[in-house]
Amino acid sequence: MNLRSVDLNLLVVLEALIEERHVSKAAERLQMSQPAVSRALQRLRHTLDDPILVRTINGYDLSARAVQIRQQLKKVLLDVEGIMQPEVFDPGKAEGVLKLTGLDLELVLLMPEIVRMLRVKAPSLRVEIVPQRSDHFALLEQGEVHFSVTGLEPETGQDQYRRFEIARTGHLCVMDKKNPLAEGEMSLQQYVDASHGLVSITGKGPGMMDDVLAGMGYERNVMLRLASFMSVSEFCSDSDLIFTLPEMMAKHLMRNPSLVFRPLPEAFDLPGITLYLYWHERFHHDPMCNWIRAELNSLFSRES
Amino acid sequence: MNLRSVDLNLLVVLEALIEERHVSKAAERLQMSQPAVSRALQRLRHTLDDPILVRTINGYDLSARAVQIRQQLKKVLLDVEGIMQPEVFDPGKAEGVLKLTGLDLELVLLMPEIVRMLRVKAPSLRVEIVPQRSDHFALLEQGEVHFSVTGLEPETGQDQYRRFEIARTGHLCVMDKKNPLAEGEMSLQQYVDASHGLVSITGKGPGMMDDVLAGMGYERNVMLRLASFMSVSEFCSDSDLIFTLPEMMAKHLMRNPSLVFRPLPEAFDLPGITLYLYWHERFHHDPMCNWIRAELNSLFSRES
DNA sequence: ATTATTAATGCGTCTAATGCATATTTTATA
DNA sequence: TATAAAATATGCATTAGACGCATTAATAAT
Repeated sequence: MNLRSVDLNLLVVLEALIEERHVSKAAERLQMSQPAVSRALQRLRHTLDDPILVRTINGYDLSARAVQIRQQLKKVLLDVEGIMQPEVFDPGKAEGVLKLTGLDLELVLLMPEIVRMLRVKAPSLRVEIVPQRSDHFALLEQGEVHFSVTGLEPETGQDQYRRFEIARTGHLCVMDKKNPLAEGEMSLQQYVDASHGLVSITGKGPGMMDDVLAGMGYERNVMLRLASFMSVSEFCSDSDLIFTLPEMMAKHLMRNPSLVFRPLPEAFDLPGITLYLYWHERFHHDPMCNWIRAELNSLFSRES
Repeated sequence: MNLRSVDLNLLVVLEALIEERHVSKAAERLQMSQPAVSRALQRLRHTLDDPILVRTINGYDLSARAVQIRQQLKKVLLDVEGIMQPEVFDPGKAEGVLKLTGLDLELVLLMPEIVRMLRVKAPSLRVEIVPQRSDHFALLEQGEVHFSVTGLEPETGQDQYRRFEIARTGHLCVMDKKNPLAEGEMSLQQYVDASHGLVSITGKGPGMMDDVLAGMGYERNVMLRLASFMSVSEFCSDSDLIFTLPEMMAKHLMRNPSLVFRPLPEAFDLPGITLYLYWHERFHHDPMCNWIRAELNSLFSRES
């Protein structure tokens, strides 16, 4: 059967007619004119090949078909409403899974606060951290995660990703407290001459710092490349390596008492790093994601 | 929510779009032009406040809402088809109840054959004889029975009842075999002078025979009025009463060997009685009733 | 028989869905 | 990177058909 050849809008009129058993009352209920409903009834009769309403001594009554259809029809219309009306997200009851991805340290920095909030406001919501794969945005693209937290930009400037700013941070130098540069102001030359550690998430090419230095006519020695922020602490302690890190992340290493944090040489005019919460168009209208975004927004807007 | 403010026909397009994830393919599937589907998608997006299809690297993919809607939508459309398509009546499997009413003898005459047929062709169909109440057609009117078998006409010549002819019958006289009129030809005068029994279903007024006689200038003595054909046999045996009965019914009394059947005086030109199967508009399109009517038609058409 | 209630029709209006042609965007291939 | 191909969106004109108003027809009630 081809549903395209019938007018499904008639179902609404049909329901009213069956419930009211009365053309005029049905019209009123539907906020239509009586002739309009009368015509709709004719169309229904033709479509269903059944009179639906039959004359009796007490006015119209249901045909056998109408009696048979009645319950089914009411249920169908409720189902349709269910389809049309977006489910409202009730954080108190929601039992879904929120999937996030992001770089280790970024997540370490942000997740505790997020989880703490969720435990209170949406206690039945589970949170899942999805390991970052090679392609940062593929997970969003494929709908594997709802959100991604990163400071990176998508490869092409496509607008299929939406985002908002979660945090902004400058840069600091991290070094062992026994490092000679741990005291006093650090000059640009001292910085360039030092042994550097570099965290490169992507793993390829020189870091942003090297680009900036090159632009200023300098070059530094990168003695160690790490793929993650997580092990900076271990490699930095008891060594002469200097790591130049986003401020937010550097501060997270503070628990290691053998490290110190120093501002960059003033000669630098480094652009700050901005962390974004990314999501895909796919979830842009999702009630849960909408709620999450609103919450994260108010959660982090105080901090910026 | 007011379903009148949305176009339910879009649901069909929505289903195709969700299944195909492809505007052009959906258009083909729906036998619509691609632009038409594209426009429908826009309308859907607006109505549902959701993109439904979102761009990915591999073309369109489903939004979260679309994923959530999908199963529900398919089910709803199946349900709608179920509503639009009249169920086909499969006599072999049908498990309904067929409700009949009629005058006792008429049913006694006709039911055995009907039931025999139903046992074979629709073995799971139950048959229920509903007792005749005062108003013959009220049961039809109220949908309490599917069919009524009667020779009576509805009160007003309304066309809200449908019918077809099941049997036609003349009249016979029934009397005890010891009755002097049991042999030889009966004259009109002999008929008029005899003691008559009358079966009056309605219970009021003189019978049709009396009207006919009056028209011929005669009057007969009705010594006994019965409300049903069923007891004629008992009252007629060993009495001098003559009953003038429809041929079909008279013959049913043949099992009583003490009765005899004589033709009416030739002077009569009595109109035959026609038995009809009546039904109400209410069930005119009902699959079961349609099937029953067709069967009864072929069952009794050989006999007329 | 008359009136009142309810349903159906004639008719004009106008919304909005559709198809065609075309533009725009996106993807694949050289 | 440029070009071609595919897919989707848009401008435009057409038109079907749903709607309301006014009226008639049918039905019930008095």
